[in-house]
This record gives sequence, structure tokens and C-alpha cells, in this order.
Amino acid sequence: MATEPKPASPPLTERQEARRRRILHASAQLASRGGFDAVQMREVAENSQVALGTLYRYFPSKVHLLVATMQDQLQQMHETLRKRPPAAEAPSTRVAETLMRAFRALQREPQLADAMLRALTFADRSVSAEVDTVSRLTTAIILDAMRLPGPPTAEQLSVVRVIEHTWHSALVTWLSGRASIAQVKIDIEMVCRLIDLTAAG
Amino acid sequence: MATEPKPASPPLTERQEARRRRILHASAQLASRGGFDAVQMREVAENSQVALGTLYRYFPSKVHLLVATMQDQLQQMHETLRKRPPAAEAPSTRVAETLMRAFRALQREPQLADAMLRALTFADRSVSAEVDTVSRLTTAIILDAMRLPGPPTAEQLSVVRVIEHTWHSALVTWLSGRASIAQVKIDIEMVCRLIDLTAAG
DNA sequence: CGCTAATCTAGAACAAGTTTCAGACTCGCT
DNA sequence: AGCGAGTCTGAAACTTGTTCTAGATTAGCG
Repeated sequence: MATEPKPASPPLTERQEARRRRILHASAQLASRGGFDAVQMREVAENSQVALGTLYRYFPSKVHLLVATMQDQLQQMHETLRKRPPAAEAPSTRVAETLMRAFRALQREPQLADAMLRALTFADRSVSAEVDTVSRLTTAIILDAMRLPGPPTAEQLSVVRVIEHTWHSALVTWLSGRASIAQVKIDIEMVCRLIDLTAAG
Repeated sequence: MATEPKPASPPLTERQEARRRRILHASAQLASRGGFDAVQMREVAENSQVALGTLYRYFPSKVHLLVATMQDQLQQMHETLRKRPPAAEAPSTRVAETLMRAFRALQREPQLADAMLRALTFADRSVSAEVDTVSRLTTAIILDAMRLPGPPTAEQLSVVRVIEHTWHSALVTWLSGRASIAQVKIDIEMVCRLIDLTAAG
């Protein structure tokens, strides 16, 4: 389907779209190498052949840039998951499986994950719109995995939010070396049990 | 690179202890006013009547300083809670009540909360020891509220971790204006249901 | 006491995020 | 074509976290 960017305000010209892409690419590349600190605005500008001022016109801060990078990556992840949805019987198992799949993808690029997650949780109010987009994408991925018959109830939305909270925070503790991969898995599976709980009640 | 940051290795003299206190006080004060950004190292140094280099000897980075500030605040919170423990019947209710009490305390100083939480989630590996201390304190608070008959099982520890994840992440979304107070409450109560789940199963 | 090592201070210096500005370039339009 | 508004560039400047240095001060000890 259409992988259109969100901004509805000003339609970008071809060259502008290309610039934007180059920037995001450079950002992801630098992040993959050295994590959050390695994404230096001057270097991103240089690597994407754009003036520093232009970089800042496209992304008003380093955090904006990295959150946009995360949007990009999540979108890809979402499509990948769409193609091969989890097969398990129970919704909670499907969600856990989905998140573990995403987790394995992040493990392949831990530095990139570090950059994106740190930016996401460090973001202040000025980035809330962009962070919200990421959140909605994550919610969509989880809801997809749940395959609800109808629209989610308020209670189910709360469960999804709690799963997201756990997901983000567990990743952060893993990235900072305070939790093992196994522990993240256990915690994800634990929080997914809330799904059964609301299905039954 | 002297080896004497946190570990109780070298006992501090009176004057050193006083300096440390002044620094933490200045940090909390500045944070209360303007949040994370308002805690500027030069200003902390000035307000606590300490040279910049000394400040860095006591706290090797801004994040270290703010995480230590959080330790300080949490400790107070823990004692306050010890004095008036939650009265409710069900463990899950007691935990939810406890966290909501802490939440209300944070609401009184939202800027301070912002500074501490942003530092906590932004912390990289070099701060993991200090972050871990905060995490253990939080765990202790939650376990206190649960009032388990014996030592917690592995499963219960996972539940506590998930609650902590939710707690931190929910606070972050609240601080960045993406979730209401009511929503945080709902999510906390939701995740606390996991306690009943493991008590029953 | 008087010595020595550690600590503290003031201040400069450095690094990276962010802002600013003058001039060159593009785009959409007529 | 040619014009005007908006965009891009290159470079310098500014801000704040962090590091470094040289000289004063302090703590502990014989």
C-alpha cells in the first residue's frame, strides 16, 4: 500500500522527498554503527549531502530525527509482520510471538535500537506528535496480532497500552545491560497474559 | 579517572558529605523549577558553592546527578510509605494504591519528576549501577505493598518488573503530555491485576 | 609543627546540538 | 522567459555538557 509520510501540510517535491530519504538513511546508518551518540547532526548533514540548516528544517532536533527514523523502521516491521502473521492459537501467544519477533529484529541492530529507543523515551513535549505516531503504529501492530472480532473495548486498549509500556521499558533495560534477553522474553510473556484476562472477564 | 564514584569505598569527610548534600539540594531545586533542561551543571555548581570540576568529581555526569537525586527522593518516599502503609484488602489494590500515592506526590512537582524520569530512561550503561539502585528501591516499595508471606517467586518477580516497566513508561507518557492522569491510573490498576493472576494460578 | 597526597577552585578549552545569516538556487506562476 | 517566494548552502556563532590545567587548600600522618 501507499507508504506516504504523515505531514499533510506541505506536499514535498521530488528532490525534497529524496533529501528526506537521504537524511533518514544516513541517520539509520550512523545509529547502526554507534548508537545514539554516533548520530551527530553535522555528520548526518554531511553524509546526506545537505546543509546543516536544511537538516534542521526537515527535522527540528536530533530527537525528532531519531523518532522519525523509528517511525520508518516500525513501518517496515509492520509490513513484514503483515506478510507473515503469527500463527498461534491464543491471542496472547500471538502478541507475545509478534513482539519477540520484533525483539529479535532489534537484536540484530542493537545500536540502532539504542538510538531509537533513547530518543523515544527522552523526547519532550515538542516531539509528542511524532512520538504519538510511533505509539499508534505500535498499537496497530499489537492489535493486528490480537485479531479482535470487533473494535477494541476501552479495557482492551488499556491492556494494549500496558503491553506497550512494558515493551518499551523492557527494551530500555535490556539496552542498558540491566536485563537479559531471557528476562525480556519472560516479561513480555507475562504482560501478554493480561490479554487472556480481559477475554475471559 | 579516580576510582571513587558511588561505591562506599572511601568514607567522606563531614565537609564532603555537606558538599554532596548541597549539590543534591541545588539539583532538586533547579529541577523543580524547570525540569531536565533547567538543571545546568554550571548553575548547580554555583548554587551549591562548589567548583564545576568538583561537581563532576562527585557526579560524573548530569544523568548521574539526576539519578542520584531520584534515589534521594525515592528513599524519602519509601519511608513515608512505611509509616502509612496502604490498608486495602487485596495485594493488587494495595500496590495500585501505593503507586497512585507516589504518583500524586510526583504531580505536586511535575518538573522535578520530568528531570528525574528523563534522566532515568536516558541513562546509558555507564549509569547502570545507579539506575539499578533506583530499580531495587522501586521493587522494594512494590514488594512492601504486596506483603507476601514468604520470599517472592520468580513469577512474582516478573510481575513486579512488569509493574515497574508500566509505572516508568506511564509516567513518561504523562510527563510528555500524551496521557492523562486518569489514563495513568487506569493503566496502573490494569497491570496490578497481574498480581491476582499469579496469586490465583 | 611540617610534609605530602589528595582534593578543591577558577577558568580556559573542547565537543556537539542548535541558531543565525547572507547569498545562491528552485519552484510555481504568468 | 522572467519574477517573487520560498528553499538550500556554507560558515560562523552561541549554548551547555564535559574535560583539562595550574595553582590554592585541606586532610592525614610522622
